Amino acid sequence: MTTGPGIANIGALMGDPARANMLTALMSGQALTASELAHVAGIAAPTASGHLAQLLAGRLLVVEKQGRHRYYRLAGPEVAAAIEALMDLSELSSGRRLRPGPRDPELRRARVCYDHLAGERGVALFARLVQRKLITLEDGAIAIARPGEREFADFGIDVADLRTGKRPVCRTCLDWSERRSHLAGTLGAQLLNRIFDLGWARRVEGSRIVRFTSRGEKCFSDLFQ
Amino acid sequence: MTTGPGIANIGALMGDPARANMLTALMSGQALTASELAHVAGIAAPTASGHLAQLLAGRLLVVEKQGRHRYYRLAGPEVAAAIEALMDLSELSSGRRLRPGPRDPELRRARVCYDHLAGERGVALFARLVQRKLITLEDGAIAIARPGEREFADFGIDVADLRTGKRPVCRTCLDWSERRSHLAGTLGAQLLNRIFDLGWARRVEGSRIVRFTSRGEKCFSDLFQ
DNA sequence: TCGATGCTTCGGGAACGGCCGAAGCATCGA
DNA sequence: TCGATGCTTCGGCCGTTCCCGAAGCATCGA
Repeated sequence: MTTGPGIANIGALMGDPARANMLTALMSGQALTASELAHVAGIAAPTASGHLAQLLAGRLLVVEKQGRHRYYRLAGPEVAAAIEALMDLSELSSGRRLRPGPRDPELRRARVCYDHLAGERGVALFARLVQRKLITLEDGAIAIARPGEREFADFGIDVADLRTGKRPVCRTCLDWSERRSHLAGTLGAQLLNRIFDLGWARRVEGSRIVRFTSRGEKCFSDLFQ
Repeated sequence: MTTGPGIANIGALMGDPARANMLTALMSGQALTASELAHVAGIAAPTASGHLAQLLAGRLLVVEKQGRHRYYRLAGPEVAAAIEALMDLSELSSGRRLRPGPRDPELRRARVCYDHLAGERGVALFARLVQRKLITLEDGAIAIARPGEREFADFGIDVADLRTGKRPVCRTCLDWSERRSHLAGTLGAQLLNRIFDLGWARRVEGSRIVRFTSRGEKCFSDLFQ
């Protein structure tokens, strides 16, 4: 049933401009809704729906229903790796570098992903929180545990306050460069806010880089340890 | 001018079954003629010519004229890497492993590429020959040097004899797993033949693996040293 | 229960790209 | 010089698929 080698199917999936736009948008690790993806691809909702169905059938994406929204994200690190290989190749053959990308070591280390912390430090923080069981991770569902509430309060974050909004408190977000999860949601955003407020780090103008001070670096690595 | 991200162009190039077949055929590192590629893709010559022109324009292949033949090969290791990433992905999403591939350590170590030696040992042998200047390598042209003739004769290969046929005596061949050149042509074939004749190694049934005996291993590493 | 919102399925129109036969170049061998 | 071989260009056919508007489900908020 497979016509030609499997690479043709995958290549064809990635070879459509609309789908390629969707995939590159998802490279951030963010899960995006069908509407958002339709927007970034510059196509109407029905067309996007068709493309998403194809990407799903080809196992390049996975979907998660959440109310009337559907969140799509890359199926796994292998997908990201393949897209990255194609990006490398296209930059190379077009002769110029388009993507600052995870090449930049500082960007790789710590950067802003929307409003929360990503990169090595983001992933490390998330791993620490899970290991210390300050947040619980049960087959996809993720929440703040009892001891976590107290520790977050000590750090200056009122958990009860986070829960007032519509936005989920905790969400995992696949890290672009690290290919492991980091923390998003209002908790993720507030953690980064506190890091800025305490002067542990600041954003680099015109870039997504988060640059830690040497003191901030030390405090951060002790945090929730 | 670039419509959508560059990955779409590359993906589309790899996404056609005929082109995908050509590319996978070239993954061996062998340079193949337009006719041979038309054959492996199962299409007529004119169609193949069109596809090859596209792959050339997309810088996935490079071509070398040799008389009335045109030898096509992958443009570089990045291309091979991208194809490999797509292969990984397609195996994964189709649920089963199709390619023994360079995953198998024995295959990676030493294998037959058509009729000559490839893998780590093939690449090492070639490097040794070049370093000892037994074969000369001048901007693409490759030939047996004077001292080489004597050493090959000592090893039981009559160089004059090799030159009678039409097939080139020396040719480089990009190694699939190593991404560096190894030796093809009649000399490459005869070297492997002698290795078998001397009992240093033998082929594994139904596979491309070349398995060295422990004595053969030692002799081989001393060869041309 | 009812409208609003997010997403999907259905239908047909339009464009792109693959495919081959015939013919045209280039190279080799005699 | 002449035919044979390898490869490419040209022209026209045909299938795939990309695309959107309209309509159909599902979910949320009131």
